[in-house]
Amino acid sequence: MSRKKVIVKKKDRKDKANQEYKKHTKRFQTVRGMRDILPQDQPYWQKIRRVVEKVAHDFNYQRIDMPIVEFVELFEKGTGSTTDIVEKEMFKFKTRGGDNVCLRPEGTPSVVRAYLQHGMQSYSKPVKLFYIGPMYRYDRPQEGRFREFFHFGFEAIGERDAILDAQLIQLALRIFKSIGLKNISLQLNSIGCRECRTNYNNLLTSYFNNRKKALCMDCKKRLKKNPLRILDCKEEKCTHVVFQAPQTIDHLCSECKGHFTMLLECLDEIEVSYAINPCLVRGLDYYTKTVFEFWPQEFEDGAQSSLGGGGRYDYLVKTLGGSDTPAVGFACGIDRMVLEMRKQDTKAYYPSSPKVYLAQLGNLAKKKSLKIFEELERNGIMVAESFGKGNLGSQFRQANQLGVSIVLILGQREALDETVILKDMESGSQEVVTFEQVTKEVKKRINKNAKSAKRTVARKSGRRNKRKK
RNA sequence: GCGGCUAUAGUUCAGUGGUAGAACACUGGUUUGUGGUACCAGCUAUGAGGGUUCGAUUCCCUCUAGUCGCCCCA
Repeated sequence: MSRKKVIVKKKDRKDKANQEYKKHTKRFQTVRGMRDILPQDQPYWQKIRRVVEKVAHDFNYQRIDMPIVEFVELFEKGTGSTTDIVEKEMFKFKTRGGDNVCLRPEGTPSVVRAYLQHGMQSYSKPVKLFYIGPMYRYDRPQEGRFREFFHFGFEAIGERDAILDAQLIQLALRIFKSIGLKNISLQLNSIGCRECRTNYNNLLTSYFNNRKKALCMDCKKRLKKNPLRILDCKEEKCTHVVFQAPQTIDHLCSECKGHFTMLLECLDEIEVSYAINPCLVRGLDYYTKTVFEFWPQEFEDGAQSSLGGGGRYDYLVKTLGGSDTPAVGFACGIDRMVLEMRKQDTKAYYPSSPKVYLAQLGNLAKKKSLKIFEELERNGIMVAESFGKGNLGSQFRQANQLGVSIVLILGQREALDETVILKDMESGSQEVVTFEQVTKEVKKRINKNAKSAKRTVARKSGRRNKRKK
């Protein structure tokens, strides 16, 4: 009875203390739409980063990192002041000095800014640059859409030839392939240059004006602001009207037509399949001629979530204060690619894990183990440990979980003798070696184990099957 | 920016207008120098704020966050 009372009292006191604690401590969490990329997610991210860097290198693109904060004006002029991104999705703020700045919503204008600011006009053309980094848009989060998300992007500045468009697509597909993503469909269209666009716009406006009643509310607004955007409206009633609307590719000037034809021929040459999508117009103002997107196949009908996209932007450099310089580029959403990798069960990148565990017991041994660790690490041997732990049992348990093949035991006796016990986890046999011999002996065993592991793969799987039975 | 759904332990889920459960994970222990299994013990939760009620984790409202659809995009 009395013991029970004491326990209850203790618990009560604890609960009270907990409540007090909670009252006075706020538990922080991430800002809306922002997230942590946890250790268990990293293999996917790492895989993408590695592939991007490798492919960039192979295609002679050089890395550039731009600041996350830029002047608002850069995107107003570059991305376009009527785009949704600039109009309502930017993280804008004023610095103490009074500058109007924002967190970048995309990379292309920054790259062009850097190109101009650092006199890359004088480099031999085309200037090939790539970047990887976070972008920010104040949008409502949902699957595959975050307020902080990551892009990698490639830009080739200073070349008009359509073969560059083709090469860039080839590069992008190479990345998808190396990552292991399958069934990526290439959606392709040409929206022409300024001249064909003006003509086409007039044509389109009159077409839709005659069918105004059949359009949704948003599209009625778009009709005045940017009739091109009606083409990729997903409202059912609009799609009926769009179905018979004049298409951009039928109204290109001869130069743009030639450019598009050349692109298609190049793609045929490298046996890339594509879907010409007359409704693909893209939401950024700077695009000209070629536009394209990469869709995971299951989204083809709805196209809610493209993995990446890009196109030609022949006027952007001039718009941002440079000389008349054609360019082409694309960007992909890393977050969405990771999502797609998960869906497709694609292999991620797992770095090698330690094969050796260093267990210690007693004060002197604990201190000495730092030295042994350093010695092994310097010789390229990865060592797992838990120096904070006191007993051997839990250290062995951990060694097991990690699946190491060798455990080194350093106790009081060994520390005094300057020796270490080397235990083979599979056979359970152990022997004593001196400090000087440790590296050599460990190396020998790791190599041996690696070899025998290769040899016994077949046998092991056989054993596993037997166990199941 | 608009609409629907959701919020319980580190994770996955139970449950109730009257004391919140499990599994996995984690920590420790089962002769203070040795293993995966087993057993024992411990740790940890009703998102925040109001209202109804004798009493709310449960019912209602607001906020916050997540999720899905629209929109937009990558």
